[in-house]
Amino acid sequence: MPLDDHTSTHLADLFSALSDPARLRILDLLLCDELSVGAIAEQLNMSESAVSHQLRGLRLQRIVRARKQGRQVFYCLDDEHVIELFRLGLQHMEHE
Amino acid sequence: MPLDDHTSTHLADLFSALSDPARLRILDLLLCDELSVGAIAEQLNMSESAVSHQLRGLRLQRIVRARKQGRQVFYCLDDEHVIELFRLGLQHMEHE
DNA sequence: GTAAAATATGAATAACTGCTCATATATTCA
DNA sequence: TGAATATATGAGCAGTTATTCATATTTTAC
Repeated sequence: MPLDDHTSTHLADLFSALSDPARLRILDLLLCDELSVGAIAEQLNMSESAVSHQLRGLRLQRIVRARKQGRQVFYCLDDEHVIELFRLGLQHMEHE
Repeated sequence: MPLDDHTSTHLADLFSALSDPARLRILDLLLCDELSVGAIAEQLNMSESAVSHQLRGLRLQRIVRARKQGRQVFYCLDDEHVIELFRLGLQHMEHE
């Protein structure tokens, strides 16, 4: 049977999370470390606002998780699916 | 080292190919069969034009391949990377 | 309490996407 | 050759997305 509407929509949402270079770079950093918004912004040369907006989206999709500590907010990955997809895609990029 | 610009861009392009429900349904059909544009359009209740536009994009990214036979054009998958990603994403969708 | 720092949020904008509609191209058949 | 069929393509448009800029919120330090 063909993919139903619901499934294809949600699957598309999953892949959409990985369909932007800035988001991928953010997720790549978070593969290694839990990091604050400011630290991410600095390492990627993005504005803190842009990073915060992206993290909001990723948070709503439960791809990252936030932990508040003082006035900083530390983010880490929160979705194994996405990590696997990310790694698989990256693998393919690397050997070629 | 962080993801460089080139890699993150191309990786994003790869995932973008899978970030739309209509494209996913097309690719899903092509997992089983080589199909003509018209056959795809019929099975998915899409206009032939819409299907053709999507296939064009997928063709340019070398995700599908076209074979012309008479006045029909048959499409099939042409990228193992994407098939793997598609299957992995689908797996995760299915058990949940 | 006030100021500064870290993050979040909303509005506005520019770029991109995916569709439709009209038209072009290519192929078959009479 | 001319009509019909299958697909492709281009323009235009409605919806989405990712950024910037300005402002709000929260926490710390004084």
